Amino acid sequence: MKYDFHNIEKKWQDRWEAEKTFIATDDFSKPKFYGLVEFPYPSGHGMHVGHIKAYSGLEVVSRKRRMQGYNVLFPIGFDAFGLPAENTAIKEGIHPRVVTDRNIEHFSEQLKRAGFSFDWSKVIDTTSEDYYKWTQWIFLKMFENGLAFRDTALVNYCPSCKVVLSNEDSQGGKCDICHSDIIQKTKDVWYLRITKYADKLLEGLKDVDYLPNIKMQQENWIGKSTGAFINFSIDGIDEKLRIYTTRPDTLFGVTFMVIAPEHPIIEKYRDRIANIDALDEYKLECQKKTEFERTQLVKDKTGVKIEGLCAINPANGKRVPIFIADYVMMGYGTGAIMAVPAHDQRDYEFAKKFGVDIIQVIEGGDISVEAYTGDGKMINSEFLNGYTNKKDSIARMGEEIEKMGIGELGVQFKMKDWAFNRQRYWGEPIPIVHCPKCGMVAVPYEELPLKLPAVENYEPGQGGESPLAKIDSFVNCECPKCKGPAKRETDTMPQWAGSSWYFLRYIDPHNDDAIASEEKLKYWMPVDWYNGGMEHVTRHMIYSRFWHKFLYDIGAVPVAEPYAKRTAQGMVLGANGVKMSKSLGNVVDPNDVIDVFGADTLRVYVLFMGDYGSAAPWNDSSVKGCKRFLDRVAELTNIAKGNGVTPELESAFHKTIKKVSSDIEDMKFNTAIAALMTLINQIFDHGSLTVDELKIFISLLCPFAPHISEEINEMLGSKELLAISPWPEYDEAKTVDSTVEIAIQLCGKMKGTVLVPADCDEDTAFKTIIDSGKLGDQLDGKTIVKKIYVKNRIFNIVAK
RNA sequence: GCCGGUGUGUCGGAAUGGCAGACGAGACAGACUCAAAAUCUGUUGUCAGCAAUGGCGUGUGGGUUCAAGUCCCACCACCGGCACCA
Repeated sequence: MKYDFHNIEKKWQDRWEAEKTFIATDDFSKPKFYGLVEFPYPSGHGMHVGHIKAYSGLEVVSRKRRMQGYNVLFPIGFDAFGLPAENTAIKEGIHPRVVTDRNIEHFSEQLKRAGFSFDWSKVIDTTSEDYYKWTQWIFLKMFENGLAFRDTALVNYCPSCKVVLSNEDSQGGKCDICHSDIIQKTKDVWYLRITKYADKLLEGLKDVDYLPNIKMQQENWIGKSTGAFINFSIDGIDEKLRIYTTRPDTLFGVTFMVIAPEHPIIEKYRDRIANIDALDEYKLECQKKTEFERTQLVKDKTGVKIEGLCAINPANGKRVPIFIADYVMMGYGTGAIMAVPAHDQRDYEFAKKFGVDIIQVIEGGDISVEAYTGDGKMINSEFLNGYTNKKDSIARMGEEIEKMGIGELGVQFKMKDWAFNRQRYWGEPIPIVHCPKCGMVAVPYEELPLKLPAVENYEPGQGGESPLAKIDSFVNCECPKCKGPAKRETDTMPQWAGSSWYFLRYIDPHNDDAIASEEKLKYWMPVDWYNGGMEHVTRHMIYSRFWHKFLYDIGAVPVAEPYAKRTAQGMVLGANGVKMSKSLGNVVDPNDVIDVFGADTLRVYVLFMGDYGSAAPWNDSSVKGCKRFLDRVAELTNIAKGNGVTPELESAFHKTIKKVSSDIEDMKFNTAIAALMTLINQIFDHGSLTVDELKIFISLLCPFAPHISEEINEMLGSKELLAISPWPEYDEAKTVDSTVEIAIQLCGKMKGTVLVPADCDEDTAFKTIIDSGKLGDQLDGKTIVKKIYVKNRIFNIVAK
């Protein structure tokens, strides 16, 4: 057969489309498989080979499932709201809608050229009105349930993009979109109360099958810690200073307090504070520091003692000074701490610098040198003295502080509420009306979708307001409640909104009455296997689990966790071993590869290049190697004759079926392909194979290289598509050879190999080894001390 | 600092505690060719040797075991996440 991949690939792509081969059906009696890949943002640059790798993993699994008789949902869509389309619109003066449609079309063409078995009847676009209608619907449900709220707070603001960013979008103090430095700004913004779900998000991880590092990152991000809240009285006034600590049992070691520079108590008692000028000056200094200076220059502790306010340790009535210092953050805990310098290194450094007392309450270490953070016997702590176990002493202190009414045990999370808005045009309008009489009023459900109005200028306002604010016809409206004049919210939702529930819409994308029908949700949910990039583990993954859990709580979806299993692919690096980027000129365009080598070669290569979960550099020569393999597959048609089995190859075939089947499940695509390469080498060494065997070979190859496999299948006279033909079965008994080569060792040293019957007993194996003469005279004059025989593997003789 | 992960030929990478380097690439040699490409055949961890063969080899140092890339302890390097998180 001549391997004319251009014609072959076009031919089968057309046929799959015509026959609706990959469309998930409503046959709920069949077992289902829902495979999900992260839908792309349709950028103007088109796809790069990283997308191909990202989708090829579950593409192979989905294709195998179909052959195994599953009803498979393997959908694709476009996460199309976002700044790049809007920036193109600003630059070129084209409506973002037009830009987006153009990009989606380009992406779709590329995806189809790669031969992916997506269900194109269920494609979704987060920017279409019948999609974002439901994004808005979910937002209103959250608003109704008190999970969407407005608050004036210190927010992360990107001066370059002119938008407020969530914590997740400003990791490391850099804007996630343009990488410029984030500044802190006080602003009235929308939040989603994700912290209410912190515990559920953490607990839910116990019930899902995510890769360990994915779970770890989520746990880390949620950042649960257990401890206690304790209220310290302030001497002379009726005020409590509430602190959070993970070691309430060190309360007797408290020698001072520290509050964040922004702590409200300073403003409240300005008049009582003798050195308010010094505090104000310090506060100003802190504001000037960049995030980096404040968090990275850990060495040098700074702060100012508050003159005029003094706290009282509720455990022993001792008066302790209060400092302001920027090593305490307003955003975590209560913005105030009790300092125990003997057992906390930061407090220790601060105490040393400011000459505060250090009282040891846990035995151990040398506190003249550094804080002791290990375990030990409690001392100087009245009722806690003698406790040696931190768990017990904390529990006892918990009881005591509750008895005294000065606090309680509690938990804290690092995760913060989700700043949920962008002051930009190309996003879902937030369906809220501000009425001077009624306050914030939800747009009635029947008025959804609240559509984006046409605007002429997409530039955001200088004061950080959305371009929508300039459209009077949009802004001015009637209050749904009192019918009086009111104004619409002009912020739009952040980019993560649409992707927080898209997996639900794939199930029933054209439903006008609900997110999806109950019956279909019951059948298809949860997603059986979700694969994507590690970069989405703490943003999209957390957000979408949160939305899903909320929808579950209001009875809109039938399962608590959206994704039963989550894996991640590694990046495709440039040929020079660094991340592909336009500026470095090392980006590989999948179209170029398909033009020269074909889609099948590209698909095989991205999976063969290395461990699926690890990053690996692109290598043009290795791509050629995969093409060579497929050329040899085409050659098989020339040496296939007759039916039945070839005795010499039978076991090799059964072994390969077994290996490819299990390797696909373990995402070990590289070794699955290597097994097929090994088999083809064996076939050519033998010189021929039967038509039945060729059919098995192309069935195993089909998920990886479907076009050439279909073509050969047709040549073999099959009328049915290979894509829905049965997956080959193997016979375990036939995966073992009748004779095996075992290694001979003398005292653990390799001395050669010998052929023995499979599973033969020790005496037979020993006799075969002696008769083989492989040990020569090496046993002469020695006594055999021990014989270790591992069936079908090794015979180790220990002799002296 | 804390939490994960990874260290194997020239390169990408294989190895349920049991023959290290599968498979692919590259390189070298040969065949075909006027020639090149493509294709096919062979060699390819390293050191010594004409050879048979032997020594050494999975980041470093120890340990367990008949047997360690794999298990245990200590360390080094790199990658990723979190980070004055109380």
